[in-house]
Amino acid sequence: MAERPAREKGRAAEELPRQMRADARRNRDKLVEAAARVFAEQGGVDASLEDIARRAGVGIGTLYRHFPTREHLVEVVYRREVEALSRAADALAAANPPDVALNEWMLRLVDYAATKRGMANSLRVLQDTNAALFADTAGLVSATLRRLLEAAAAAGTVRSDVDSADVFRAISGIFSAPGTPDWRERSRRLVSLIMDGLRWSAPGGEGGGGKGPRVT
Amino acid sequence: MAERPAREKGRAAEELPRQMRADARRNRDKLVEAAARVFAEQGGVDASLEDIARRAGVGIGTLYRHFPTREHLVEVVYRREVEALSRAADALAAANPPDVALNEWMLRLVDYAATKRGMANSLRVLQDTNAALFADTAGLVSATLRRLLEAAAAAGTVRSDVDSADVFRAISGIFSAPGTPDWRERSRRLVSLIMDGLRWSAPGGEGGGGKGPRVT
DNA sequence: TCCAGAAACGGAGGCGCCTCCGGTTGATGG
DNA sequence: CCATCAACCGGAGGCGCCTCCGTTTCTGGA
Repeated sequence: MAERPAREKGRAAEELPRQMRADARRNRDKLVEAAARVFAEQGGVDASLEDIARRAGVGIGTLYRHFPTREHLVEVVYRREVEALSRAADALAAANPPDVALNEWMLRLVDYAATKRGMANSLRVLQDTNAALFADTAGLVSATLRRLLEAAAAAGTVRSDVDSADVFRAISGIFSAPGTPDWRERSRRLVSLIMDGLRWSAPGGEGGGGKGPRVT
Repeated sequence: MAERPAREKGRAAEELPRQMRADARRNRDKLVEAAARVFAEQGGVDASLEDIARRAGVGIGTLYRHFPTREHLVEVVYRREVEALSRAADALAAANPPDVALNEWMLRLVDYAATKRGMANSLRVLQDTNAALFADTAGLVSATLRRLLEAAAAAGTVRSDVDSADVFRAISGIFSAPGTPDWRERSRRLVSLIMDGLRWSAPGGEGGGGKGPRVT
């Protein structure tokens, strides 16, 4: 993939529409906000668009003007969610030791997986329609993970002989079967398991600094 | 595939429900009839179930009692259509010379293809749900075609060096892109083209009996 | 500051889906 | 032939989708 053009990193659609009336932008934001909330709450169920409009305090007509189809709305929410996830990594990295930041971030990833359920059907449609969307977001997530992982490895609190793709494969178990009631708890345990594995045999890890056997 | 049990050939679901109240069966039949009509008319569009109930002269509740989902209804109509197609072959064979019967039957197949459009979406769902349905019907259609073809070959009005699978592949062009306005005309031309090909170089074909070159 | 017109709002209304339940009707035993 | 009642009917009603258009609000220029 070649270098991107000058514009900021991702989030192009968010600010391109040059002149948008202030009220229009306000309503649009309210809608996205409400939609994110609703999708997160009602896992799996295709939420009612009228409900989203209602919660946003906006008429249904306004929703349809901004987002002609359900998929348009889902796409924006999805992008936003992924970008928030990426931005959260920076904040976490600034406020915590690198291994703690990594751990916290993976927990956020669990929450994000839950949100995704509310958009499941529409996301499936989008896969056929808009492959680029998924290429973008998947790239962003994996890049973020890599960033955190390398920082922690550099600090010596996490082993350095694994790469981010492996770690991602390991945690991707959280995306499966997110229907069961104890799913969240199980996912958090999975994350902690992985963190232990990452700290093990790291030079200065708190979980058993340097004393683990080198895993082949 | 092993021999079937004693019951008549196909159409099991049609008469199994031992005691069905007469009015219930009447309404069921009316619904299937109306549905077939509506599916045939409104190609591609998922027809309104309320419209079907209306045309059948029954309440919407009655429709839903007999057919809990749209797919249930589509399945019954689809089966009925295919079986009618097979039965028509017998009638045509009894009333016409074998090659004429074959020709007429392929034209019926064109009409049937048109009907199928009205059920397109639901059929797609059924493919994931009920693979057996398609195995049955595909088998029935191909068996019918073989029957007609062999009779015509035996009578010497159609060449005998092609098998039914090839012929089916040839006419299956009619199932593609049935959206264009001249689709029907084009399909009929396709059928006539194939018939000419089949009559060509047949011992006693009327289209040029026996004088064609042997096609490799 | 004010005004005109463009832009956006929002909800009524038409339609379809599906459920639920009071009323009706056909089958059955007497 | 009649009474009984399970089975069946039908459509009202609640909800969601989506469109259309009269009304309101913003914005840039005078």
